[in-house]
Amino acid sequence: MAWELKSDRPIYAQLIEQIELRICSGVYPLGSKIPPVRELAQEAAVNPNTMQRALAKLEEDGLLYTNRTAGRFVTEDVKLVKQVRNKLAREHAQIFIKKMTELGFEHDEILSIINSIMKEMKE
Amino acid sequence: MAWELKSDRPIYAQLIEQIELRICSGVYPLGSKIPPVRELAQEAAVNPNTMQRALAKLEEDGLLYTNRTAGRFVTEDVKLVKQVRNKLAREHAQIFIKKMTELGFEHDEILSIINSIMKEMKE
DNA sequence: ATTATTGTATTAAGCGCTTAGTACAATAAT
DNA sequence: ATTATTGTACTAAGCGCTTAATACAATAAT
Repeated sequence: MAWELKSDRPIYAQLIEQIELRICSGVYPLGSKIPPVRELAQEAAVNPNTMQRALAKLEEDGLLYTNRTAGRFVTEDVKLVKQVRNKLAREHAQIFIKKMTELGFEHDEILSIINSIMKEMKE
Repeated sequence: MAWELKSDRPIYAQLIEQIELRICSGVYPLGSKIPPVRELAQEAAVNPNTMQRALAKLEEDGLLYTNRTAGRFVTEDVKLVKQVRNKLAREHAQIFIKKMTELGFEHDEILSIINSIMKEMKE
């Protein structure tokens, strides 16, 4: 999973989302040590300060914790991670439905568009 | 339909999206005159320069045109507007599916989440 | 004990976005 | 003919984000 950073939004915000995603999807397993700030920053081609800013936020949220100076680790709180994963899923879905509704699509139309795109993806 | 502007993304980009939406959903009917820049800017509580920037982009895309100095009008090209509406719908759907897939949800799970949220909304 | 690694903090600079203020040209309205 | 409206252009300033460069403290590794 590569780092995908666009310039239309603050980088630190995108980093937060992508690390969150790595935790929720198991790329960074629960309880595991993640690479040091400087290394993550280099991977993402970003300034260490910017990466640090993202990590600090995730620490606030309880998804990461620091063992100064052994490094930084993913939480072992399975419940928390599942909860975050579900929260993100619901948010994505709600925002999506809101946008489609604003465009004037009915619920059944929304479902049919989703279905049609999923079919395309399977080919 | 009120102007909804957050601070986590450039305002001009949000304005573009929202005016696009107003055109696609008929709030600004095809061929109709839209309010002058200064008025739109005041409505949205935004600097006229910023609103102008958004309008210029939409003009580039062909959704608006200017009759200096009679004002600014929505295109009369029905095909174009329908095309934009469909493009937006597909993009929203694709991005949504991508995000859900990254979170580890299968296609059938995605559908069931969408369905569940739609049910909630009907209550 | 010494060294390297780790997280953290600080300062200065540059860049894009936004605002405020002002001005001008074209033309619709009077 | 005069006035008001409209789109457009320009400059200066402020703010947040990002980078670069350094430095420090704590501790794991040697």
